[in-house]
Amino acid sequence: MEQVKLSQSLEDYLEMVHMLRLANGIARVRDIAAALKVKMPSVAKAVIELKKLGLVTQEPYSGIELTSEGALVASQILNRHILLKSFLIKLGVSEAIADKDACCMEHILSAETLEKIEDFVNTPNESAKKPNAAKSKKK
Amino acid sequence: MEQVKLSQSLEDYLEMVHMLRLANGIARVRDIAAALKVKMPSVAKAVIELKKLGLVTQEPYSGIELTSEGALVASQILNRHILLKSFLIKLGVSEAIADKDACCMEHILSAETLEKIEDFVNTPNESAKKPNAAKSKKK
DNA sequence: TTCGTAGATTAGCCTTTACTAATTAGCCGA
DNA sequence: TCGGCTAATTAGTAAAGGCTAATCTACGAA
Repeated sequence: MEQVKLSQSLEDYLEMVHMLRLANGIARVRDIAAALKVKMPSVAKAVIELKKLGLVTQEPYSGIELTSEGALVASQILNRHILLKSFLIKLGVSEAIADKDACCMEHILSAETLEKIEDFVNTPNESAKKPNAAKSKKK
Repeated sequence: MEQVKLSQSLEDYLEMVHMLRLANGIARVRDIAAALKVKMPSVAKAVIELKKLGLVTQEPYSGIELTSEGALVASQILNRHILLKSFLIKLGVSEAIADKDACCMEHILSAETLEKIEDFVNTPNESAKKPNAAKSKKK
């Protein structure tokens, strides 16, 4: 399991391929560009890189597919995104901002921080504190 | 009040100038490079940019000084860093990782998210919840 | 005073990642 | 079938930010 080390930018592209396939069944260059607010040639170039890394495949002039490894990596990123968004919303951040900030945070946080955030999100709202006295029972 | 828009990298350099001056009284290229784990020419290039932006001054071959605006911006960044580090520590993250992750987060989070994080940090540990019933303090 | 060295700087290169402009491929309607 | 449009690609440019190598400056020791 050689974890591929992706740049933030490539992580964004890969994640978007995954999201568009979930939403529309197909990930096209046009839609990736629109969603990420870049131009199509930027997407094309990123797709070439992701192909080199074995994370996506593509028939010329058609939609982008994920390899099994690509699907794995993409869903890890997407899960981080979802976790972070819930986290920010739990802190009181508005949905739109939570989505935007989750999108930046998902690329940079260490595993340890992500774990702690997960603990926080999974803690019932009432007793969200006391990391030491915590897990006895939900009252 | 024209907020200068700095890249993450330049924010890091400016913040480090400030930190080294607080710690040692002087910010030298050598020490900035060591602290940020880059080589000296990278620092020199960044300092040129910060000079162009009117945030630092420097006598040739000597330490880097902050202009008043540079000091203002630098302390804003440092404050964000301190806030985020406390926040992560409150979540249970270890100090070293909190410091490292705060360093990334400080450049990307929106004002709204920073506000909510500040609220969270300032909330006593026992009743850290209920964002609606919580406080009526106007900032 | 002179020299050696550490720190600072300059020059030039490389990678990443975006862009515009121009070209190519696929497809639909007349 | 033939245009013509849209999507995709290719080619070439630019900026950011890092690096190495080479050079310059300042300063302390001999």
